[in-house]
Amino acid sequence: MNEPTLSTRYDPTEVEERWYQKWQSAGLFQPEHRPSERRYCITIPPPNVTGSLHMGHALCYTIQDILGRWKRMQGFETLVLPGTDHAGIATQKVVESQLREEGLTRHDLGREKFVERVWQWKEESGGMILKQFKRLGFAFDWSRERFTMDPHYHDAVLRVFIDWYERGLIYRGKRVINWDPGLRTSVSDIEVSDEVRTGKLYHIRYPFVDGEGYIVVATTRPETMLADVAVAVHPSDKRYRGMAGRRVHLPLTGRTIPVIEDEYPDPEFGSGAVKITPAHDANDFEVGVRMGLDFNDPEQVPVCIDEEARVVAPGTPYHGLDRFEARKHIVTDLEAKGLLERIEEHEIAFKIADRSGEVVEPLLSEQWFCSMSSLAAPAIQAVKDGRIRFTPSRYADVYLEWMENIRDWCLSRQLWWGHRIPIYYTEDGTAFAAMSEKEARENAGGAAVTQDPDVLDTWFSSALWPFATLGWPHYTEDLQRFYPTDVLVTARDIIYLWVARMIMGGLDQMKEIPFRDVYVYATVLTEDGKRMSKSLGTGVDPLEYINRFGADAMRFSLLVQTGMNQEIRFGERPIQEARNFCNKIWNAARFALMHIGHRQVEAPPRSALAIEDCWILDRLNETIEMVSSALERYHMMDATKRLYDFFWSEFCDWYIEASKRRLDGAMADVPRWVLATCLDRFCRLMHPFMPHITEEVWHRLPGVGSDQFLDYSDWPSPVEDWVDAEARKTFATLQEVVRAARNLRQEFGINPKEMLPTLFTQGLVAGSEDLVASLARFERIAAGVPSTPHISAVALGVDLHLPVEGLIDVQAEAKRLSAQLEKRRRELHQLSERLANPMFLERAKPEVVAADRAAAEQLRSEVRRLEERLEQLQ
RNA sequence: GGGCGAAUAGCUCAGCGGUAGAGCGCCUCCCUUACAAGGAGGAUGUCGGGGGUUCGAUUCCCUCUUCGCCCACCA
Repeated sequence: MNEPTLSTRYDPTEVEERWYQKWQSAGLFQPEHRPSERRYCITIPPPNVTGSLHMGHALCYTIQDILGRWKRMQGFETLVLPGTDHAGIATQKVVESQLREEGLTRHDLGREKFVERVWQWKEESGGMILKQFKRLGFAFDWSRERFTMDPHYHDAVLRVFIDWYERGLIYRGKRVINWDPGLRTSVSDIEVSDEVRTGKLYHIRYPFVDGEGYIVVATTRPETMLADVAVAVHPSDKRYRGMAGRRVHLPLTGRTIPVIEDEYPDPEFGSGAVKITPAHDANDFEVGVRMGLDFNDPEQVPVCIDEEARVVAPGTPYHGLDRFEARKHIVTDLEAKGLLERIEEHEIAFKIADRSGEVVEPLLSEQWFCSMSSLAAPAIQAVKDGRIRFTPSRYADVYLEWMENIRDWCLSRQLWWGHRIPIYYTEDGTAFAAMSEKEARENAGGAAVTQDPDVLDTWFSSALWPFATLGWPHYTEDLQRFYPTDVLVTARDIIYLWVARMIMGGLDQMKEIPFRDVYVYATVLTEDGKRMSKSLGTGVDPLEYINRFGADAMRFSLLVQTGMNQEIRFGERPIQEARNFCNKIWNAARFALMHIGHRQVEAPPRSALAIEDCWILDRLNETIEMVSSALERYHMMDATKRLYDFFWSEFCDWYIEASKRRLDGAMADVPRWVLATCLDRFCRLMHPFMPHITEEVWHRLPGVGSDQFLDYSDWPSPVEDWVDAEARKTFATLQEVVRAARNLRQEFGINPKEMLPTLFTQGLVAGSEDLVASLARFERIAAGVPSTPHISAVALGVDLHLPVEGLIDVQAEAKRLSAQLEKRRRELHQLSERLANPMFLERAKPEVVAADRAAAEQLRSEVRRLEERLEQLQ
């Protein structure tokens, strides 16, 4: 019938691209755009240069974009500095797998060529994620983009290393570390995860040398027995009293080893006797230290597993076998010799390397370590005394707990991609720390030097991010202006890995905290609560959603789920909802703009405002307050929900509908001004969250120049004049009255579009008749009770009577009224009971009692009217 | 073994001392010239179980159950 209308749907793609280009070419993202003494800075967590956008990123960086835009609107000179992390292991893996396809390994290329190749990869394909960031609309200062291996950044890393080395914090030592046999590198304690799987616990007999019998030890890794040096028992364990000092045969080898006493074994567990393998277990290492072993002597501390996780046992059939393969043979052989007492099922916490998924092999290895306790002390203090605040605050405890029990950090990685450790050795092994080989040679008196082959843990350079990105070690203008930064927004899984280390690094080198706030946001899970992961096939691509629904919708849907909760379950529904919201904004704006036209309207005097004008301004004012305060507290959910409710429920459903009756009349300028004002303030408040659509709408308002931008418009402040508790109360009643009227119509099966002649009311506030008539679709409101047949309702003290033609179905009407009556009687009963309780009257707050009394009074009156009405029906 | 978090409408989640809220879904009506990705009206909950504190508990305390996460050297 009707002509198909032109699309009333909002098309985000075109709008979003257009505005992003404009913002960039106008230089809005650079702090220089508007200098100020008040400054705000975020150095964003650098994503891995190999990374591509996932939901966690989308959320994390959207939050930062919001904070940056919000602060800009508040007049701060704002820098949000982007960059990427060289991500040692991840990046090396990418290039190695490329080489593998060419049938090469990195060793075929050699170190120098390989590193060159990685750089080449980085220049060509790295940092894709930053391009994806632009699609989300992030207002980051791309002119200051940093990379953790930029030349000056590299200098910063070396400076810190050398400083700590010279202060004796960094040392080289032989320890049992976590070895990742897949990547063939060490990894730190916090880069491995426990995974409990059912495994086997093998009980093995170690026969005594000097007589009958044997001692039983239990192990989950029988292959390590080849490097056992002792069997330990607890001194208090009566079963083994007097056995210390005796020797046992180490099965499958020709060696004998002593039984020793040590505090380490738990008498409750297994047999109470533990085999000690100092080279392949961190605990056993400690026992070995207590035994006074020389870890450089392979006779004293044998090694039986190499860096590729193969067994090293020359002269045995196990030599060269993979660790798991060797295990099978060893078990078989033990069994054949009658030395295997039993095997039992056992829950074992396997240590899995996060990066490769391989089972970590504890290995005795010489590595660089950083002693942490002296670095940790000031970092603990900074959180304890509140100079750094965590949000949610409970994460401060998580941080402190870890920091107070911090262990030394294994810094070295056996990789080629990364910051190579700036230690050089002369032929005799003397070590020199130096910024370059040249400097090292000079320090060594001209002797030839070779550099340590290892690189630093990637997190070492990440720890310097907040100041190294700003120019340190040079005291640049940026560094002076923007350090300390304001907030770190991060996921909780890198509190130890990164947050703690930045705090330590910043306090140590800058003598100042790196940021004031740490905001920890929720983990984004799949709809059914699973971890989002590419390898599990549960990951979803935010870009796909952005293309379908728009960046603004993508952003909003994440934020509206971001409270102080720990996790977000992300499905398609919320983003559809956000897309619908964009559409609603678009259409409401179209309506408003159609009526506002191109003319700017002066603010009308307060006396010219109608009840709905006062009401919506009051709501707007509250929205300004709530959104501002939610942002202060990082409560994204509160802010976005309030904006959603204000716009959709209050502005569209009520104000726009209420405004319609006046928009054609003589007083049209009043609602025009209110519409424009609401739209303007809404665009500003919503802009940080949905930057594109708000900019698009705002620019259509009269008086907004094409060279103006929301980012540099003012963040709205509450307007005292708009606060109107009276209007709030009155309008709430009117809303109830309108609902009751609409309900009456619907109950009686009247078409919603049909205009009815008269609605009779009693107790309606004077002056609101036109409003109620218009919203409930009546031509007029009359006071009193109609003499003709009618149906009735009560709403907050207002009686409504709807005349109906023909006979009333008395029974149906009585039933309807009775239901209303019943509901109110029930409520009244509860209230009366409470008000009859002297303890309540005595102890409850007076305003609560007063409110209850008023409510009871109203209910009593409504009950009376409904009873009367029912009687009349009979 | 310690610690933290969660349990509220069919689903996803807010609220957190004064008689339960939203969105989606559901039922009824409506293409009323901003919007059907929409409008109007409606139904829906022993707020995980059990104790306690309180005039009053979904909200505070204790305890139990079930999930999730983190930390820890139990072979």
